[in-house]
Amino acid sequence: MKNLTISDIARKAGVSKTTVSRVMNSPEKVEEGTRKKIEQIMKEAHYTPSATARNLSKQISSTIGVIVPEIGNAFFGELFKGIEDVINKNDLSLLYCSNEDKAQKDFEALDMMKTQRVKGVLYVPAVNYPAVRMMGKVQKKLEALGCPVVCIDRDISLHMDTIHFDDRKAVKTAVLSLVKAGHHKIAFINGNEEKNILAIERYEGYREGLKEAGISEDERLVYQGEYQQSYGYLAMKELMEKELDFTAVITCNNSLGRGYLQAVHEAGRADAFEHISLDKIEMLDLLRIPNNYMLRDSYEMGRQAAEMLISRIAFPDKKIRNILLETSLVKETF
Amino acid sequence: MKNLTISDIARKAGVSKTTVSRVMNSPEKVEEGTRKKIEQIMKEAHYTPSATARNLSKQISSTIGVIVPEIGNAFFGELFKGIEDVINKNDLSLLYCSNEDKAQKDFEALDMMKTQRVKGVLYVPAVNYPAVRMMGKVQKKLEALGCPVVCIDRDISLHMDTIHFDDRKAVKTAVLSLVKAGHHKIAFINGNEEKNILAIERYEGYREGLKEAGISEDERLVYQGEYQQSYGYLAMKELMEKELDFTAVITCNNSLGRGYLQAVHEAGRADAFEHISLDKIEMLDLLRIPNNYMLRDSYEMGRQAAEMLISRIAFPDKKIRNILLETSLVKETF
DNA sequence: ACAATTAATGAAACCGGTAACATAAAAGAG
DNA sequence: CTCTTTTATGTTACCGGTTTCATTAATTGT
Repeated sequence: MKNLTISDIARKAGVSKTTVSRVMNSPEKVEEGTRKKIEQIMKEAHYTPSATARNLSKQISSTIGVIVPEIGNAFFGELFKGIEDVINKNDLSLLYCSNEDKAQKDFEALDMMKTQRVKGVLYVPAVNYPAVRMMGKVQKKLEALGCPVVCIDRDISLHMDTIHFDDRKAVKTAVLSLVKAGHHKIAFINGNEEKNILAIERYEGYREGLKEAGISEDERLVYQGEYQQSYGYLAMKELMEKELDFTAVITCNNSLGRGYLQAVHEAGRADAFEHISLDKIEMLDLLRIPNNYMLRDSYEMGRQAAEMLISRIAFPDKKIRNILLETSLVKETF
Repeated sequence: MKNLTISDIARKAGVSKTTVSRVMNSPEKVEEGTRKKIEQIMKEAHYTPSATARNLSKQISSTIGVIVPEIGNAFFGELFKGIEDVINKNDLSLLYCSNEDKAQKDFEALDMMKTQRVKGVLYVPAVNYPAVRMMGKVQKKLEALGCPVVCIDRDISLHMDTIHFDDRKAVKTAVLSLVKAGHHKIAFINGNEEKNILAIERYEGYREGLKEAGISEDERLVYQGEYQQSYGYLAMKELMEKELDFTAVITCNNSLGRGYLQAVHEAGRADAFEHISLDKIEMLDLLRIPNNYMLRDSYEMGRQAAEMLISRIAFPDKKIRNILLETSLVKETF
């Protein structure tokens, strides 16, 4: 069925389209009889005004853009849910785009958001920018975007609204907790610090923790590569093969944590090491597998990010905010 | 930075906006010198045409709407990924809306899609329609939508493009596989058949399987409630408490499967039953926990659904298609 | 060399809404 | 009973693009 226009409704009702428009936007300015009649006709015809036309006319937009690495990862799934809840509450629509953690895709996503003239963007940058080198391009794209942007989870060192976790502190907490439990040889599986500012923060946290505990770093226990399950698996496998006498492992996100689990279960050494992961790993609690993790509540992060964006849209000149969320150590034993 | 318009570019270039428009849409109709100059200016100014204006003018849209119950569930996460890949390949945008498996949300989502004048909708209906009663309303909304819709995973008995798995056969296969392995008392945890056509199909599959195996149904072994982990947990717990002498369990989706696992692990009876789940349950393979499931490849379903939609948009009068995807039994032992 | 084509560009209308301004009728003031 | 104000509605221009049609200049044919 073809979509009716405001003119169609106006014709049916024998009024001008201005009157119809008023019924939708300021009904109190329309005489009750006329209004009821028009409303009736709109309902019967299943009329819905075109957001496209309205947006063009009002020079506004009713959609918020979201750029995330991938929705499959539970961490981002929860983040997205937090965003969605706020967006829905504010009668906005969600334009979704993933960047697959690739700079190229990231650029395309930003272009798309610009083309679509979204009201604002919630942006989790691709992690694997060859650091500083590409920042200029990102910065230009963000400026050209012409709408507020909130940067989520990953710091790209630009002066803008941001929200992320205190990962340095999280890793430090993890280290100290392990030390307190008697571990002195703690392996560390992380993302690649050359590509990724978050990885640098986390590594800093690891070193700070060791330092505070008076333990000297053993380079052989530090693995930094891709933030992927496959890398976590390989790293842990290699660590075990080398028979270094470590007794605990920290993995820096849930993917690496899964890789760790894959490796130790394959080797039949599931109970050989103490393990703390950043992010909860799904299913373990159900299976009553003991696990410790630094809880990073990404639903909450999504919620706060979306609210920050909406507030920024309402008050464009408000002072820039940088929210740092705390993490907490969760120990699950059964 | 404010967004420039086509008129701004035209002014800078000293041409009419028609010419600028032509540079974007049919560059061969513009003299090379002029074209290069305009392109240069567009680039320098970071000009991107407004999709809003273009869509209104061309009476088309470049976005596809997606309505799914929730993105958090891995099954839909994969489905969504399949959709996304096809959408991106076709230079379309994705408008996302979840219905949380609630009829009310579902209606709102459809309204939103209509307001946004999307090009087409990929639609996973909320399961919990009080069956036939609300179908009329859904049907009307779909008709009023004014764009092609592909119905995914859940049959709402309307004459339209659909794609779903052969769940009846899947459950039957599961039953027969268990019987072959020597099980005669097979518990069955399903969604609520009063609310859900899929649940009916699955129950049918269960009964057909039993019948073919010459086993009479034991009503005490059949649990039908919500498609949620919590229900799976409760059902399995009750089954164990009643000490009915069943030896195998079929759960009808991954949530129910997780609930089953929760219950048996809590009771310390993880190895007491044979279990086949519809859908793969994440993590089990990594942890080398034996598990059998009917693989329903939702990524592939998403991909095919999106392609079907795009094809429908291209050829509106093409014959309606109803794709039935096969499932396969996967046995993972370690 | 002049009519007929073709190529390059512009003017104006349109898409479906909104909004500023105009107008006419009804209501209130004196 | 006239004059001002208010109320209800319509006219018209505009948002930023696209598209049809017109116009002018350049090219071709003979």
